[in-house]
Amino acid sequence: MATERYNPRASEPKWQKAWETAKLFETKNDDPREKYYVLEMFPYPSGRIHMGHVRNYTMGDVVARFQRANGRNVLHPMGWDAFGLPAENAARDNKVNPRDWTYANIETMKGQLKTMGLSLDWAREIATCDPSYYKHQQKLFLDFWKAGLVERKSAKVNWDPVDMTVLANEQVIDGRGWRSGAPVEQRDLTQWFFKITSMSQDLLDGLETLDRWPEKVKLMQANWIGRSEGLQIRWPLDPATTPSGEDQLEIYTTRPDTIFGASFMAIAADHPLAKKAAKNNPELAAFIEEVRHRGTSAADLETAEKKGFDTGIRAVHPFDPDWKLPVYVANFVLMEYGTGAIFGCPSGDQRDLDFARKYNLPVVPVVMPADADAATFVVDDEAYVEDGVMINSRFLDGLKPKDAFDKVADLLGSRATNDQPMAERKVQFRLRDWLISRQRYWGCPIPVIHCDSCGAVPVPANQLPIELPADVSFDKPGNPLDHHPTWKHVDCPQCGKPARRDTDTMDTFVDSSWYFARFTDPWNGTEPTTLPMVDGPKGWLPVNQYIGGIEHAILHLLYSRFFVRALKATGHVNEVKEPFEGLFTQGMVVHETYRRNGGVHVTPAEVNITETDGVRRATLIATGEDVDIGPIEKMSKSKKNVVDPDDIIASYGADTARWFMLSDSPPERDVIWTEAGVEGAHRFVQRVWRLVSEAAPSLAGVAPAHSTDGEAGAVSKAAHKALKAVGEEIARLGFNKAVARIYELTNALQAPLAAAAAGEANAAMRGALREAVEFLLAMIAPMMPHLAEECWSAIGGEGLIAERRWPAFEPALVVDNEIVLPVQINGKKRGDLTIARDADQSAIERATLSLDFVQKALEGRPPRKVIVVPQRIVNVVA
RNA sequence: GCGGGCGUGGAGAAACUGGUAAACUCAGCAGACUUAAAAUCUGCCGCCUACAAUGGCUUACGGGUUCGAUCCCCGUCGCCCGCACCA
Repeated sequence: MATERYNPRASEPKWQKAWETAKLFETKNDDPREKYYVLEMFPYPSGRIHMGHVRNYTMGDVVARFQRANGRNVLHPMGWDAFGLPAENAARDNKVNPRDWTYANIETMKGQLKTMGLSLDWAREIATCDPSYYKHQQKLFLDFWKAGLVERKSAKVNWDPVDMTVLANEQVIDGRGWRSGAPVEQRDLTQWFFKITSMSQDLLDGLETLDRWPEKVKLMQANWIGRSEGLQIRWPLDPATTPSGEDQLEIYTTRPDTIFGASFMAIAADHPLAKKAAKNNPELAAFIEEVRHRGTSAADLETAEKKGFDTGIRAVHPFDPDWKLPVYVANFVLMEYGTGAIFGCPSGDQRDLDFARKYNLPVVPVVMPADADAATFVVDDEAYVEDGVMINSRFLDGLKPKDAFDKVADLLGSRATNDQPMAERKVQFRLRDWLISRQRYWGCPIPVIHCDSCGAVPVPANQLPIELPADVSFDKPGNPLDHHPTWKHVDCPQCGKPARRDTDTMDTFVDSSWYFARFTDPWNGTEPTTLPMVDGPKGWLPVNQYIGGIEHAILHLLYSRFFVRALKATGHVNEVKEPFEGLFTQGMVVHETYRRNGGVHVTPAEVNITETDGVRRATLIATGEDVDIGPIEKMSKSKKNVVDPDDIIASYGADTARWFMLSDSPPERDVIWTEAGVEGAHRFVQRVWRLVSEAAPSLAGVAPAHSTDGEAGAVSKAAHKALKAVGEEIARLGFNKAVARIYELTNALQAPLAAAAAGEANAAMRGALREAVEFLLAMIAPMMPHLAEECWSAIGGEGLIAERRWPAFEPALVVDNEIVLPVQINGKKRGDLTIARDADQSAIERATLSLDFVQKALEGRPPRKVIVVPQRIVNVVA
């Protein structure tokens, strides 16, 4: 019997409409069922969705539909990370308004997402560029400010000369701006900061509670926060050599144990002492100037020679008033870390050693391997940084470095200089405060007014939101808000005198640091009056499962963790400790690249691939010329190796694209997009439809039932085992393994379903097949929802399969009564033993020893040992 | 330099807590159906012993622990990622 091919173009919109009409995915906050919040990182509205979005949102949708089928009240929203520089660039290049450009893109992309058949609650849709969104963000800024979590300060900051704005530390990758790729410059500017460093320890500690986060991400965050324990030591300065007003130098070290190996002090070029010393020393002043103007790119730092300049100042060793050490200004000491000053111990640090050799400073070994001889141990051109035992260190000799650390800390800690202890234990962090000011237009305005008399004044809450002006010009480089003729001129809210608005906007990462909290209220476009931070036992937060790219391992994921803490400190949330309980970082979508003779990239759509005798060849469809097949790389416009999701959905349907994204590659790894793979996925779509629709008449009206023996029993066992395995795999996001189990079940059902379609199935078989098909459809429903509905309808299923519960497997059917145990002789498999599942050890042993091949191998001798691992294996040691 | 990960057939991969290596998919080969092709169905598909075996070998390479190692330990090689003058 011939069946019509499944037509996704007709079927998919039909079911999308059916779900929408039934309001299936609109979530209610007062639903009594257990909540489950699944979220994918929201997109930037760049214009069109790409395959990375398809992969990300497919995974999230499988989780959402699966949890819904398991009886949870699922929240699965979508929004738009809608502020950002591309809108300004489009405005400049195409003379469009950034707002119009952004909202047009949102419309297009929303339409594209809808063709994917995602189970999203569009009633909660948000765009961060909407005043109804950023109004709350401005209020949060003011609340954070009041709570001491915001600071306006002058600092050395990263300036991106192409995007014409400052950037946060996290947004500088290898010395370049994360968006523009331009080498960043250091500038001293007064800017707004979120005091993320005030949470350093808590952000570090919190990582330990995130047991459903990838270890890799937690490790990256821990390294970024960069905690170290050390000692801050005040070294007296020799008055005869020191400018007046200075009498001590405070340094930070993690190795106070090596204090007797010290041979010099080094301070940063920006250190106050350096500046003072330079006043009467033109050569030093010139050196400081040179250091300040050095390159700051990664390559510059890599090759920069370690250089110093002796200030002439001498420091006095804390344990020996007669021991004087030179104080250098050094180009490798950073003012931003610790105290901007160090002592150098050449024998214990490679960089200090190189410096000492260059300036002929003493090198005294103070730690040696425990088994070395103190009399002969020397440090030549390689510093000794391992653990060991103290030498040449007076009263520390013989101690372990760790104990020497404590002894120095205790001794100096109890000794006073200038009424202060000479040393204090200090924990240092590498993390810097989050610079959020951006000299750009298309962002959330910072709600502050600068007044000559009152300083920086918060905009009163009842004047929020401070909206962006619509009439801006992008003709001039720089900040359009600053160039606007009238917008910034306002009166001071405090004294009423003429004042100026802050013309900077907030980093767009601020927008995305709390959007997950904004979804918790179904607002349907109606403005809620309060911040919708639903929290506590009935609340939505934290997100149960968050899915997105690894590129946000530090940036967005660290900022969001800070934000939840700040929201708590300001009373916006009460109980939630972390924003994302479970995090999954999915891999990229990659594709072969193609280049014409001459190196110009061409798109996959323009080439034709043939394979003869195992050799793949690519030709340009238009001209027939040969094209070079290049490496597999992340889909990108520049490499032209992109495949448009619209084209795929138009020709194969959304289910095929979804199934391909879930098959084969583990979700955390990159997936290689291939035409053959997509066709394979589509073949499976057609195969399921063919099998189910052809057997449908013989299964109509049949009550699902399982059998325990015979061919029907085999069908039931296959179905129940698959149901169990697929449920477990989806729950742990093992989509590729779930797909493999579904293929296995389909293969097992192939012949029985064909027989049933031919009218050759008895009642028991029809019952088993009916149940098996219902299971199969339940399993594919989260992954290929449209196909599942079409098949469900074909077998006369009631209602929508999207509303049905995940079926329960029968425990008795997923275990076999008779099992086949592999039998090894001396660790090599030599045969099988078929035996009852519950057979005890001695029964298995007896049965094994009576096997022909075992007796032959033993040649009449008793075995040395028989190892029986229940339900796994038997090993006979001959 | 520091920190982390990975390495399994022609390709993507699977293998639970140390227990049958290669499930499942793609590509390929053969057959059935067909006048033919497509589609579909069935079978084969790590390497070697010219063929074949419940022969031997095989999870980057070399060693170790174990009755048994893709998995644990030591060493070597290769690839990838993050951080990087952090005191």
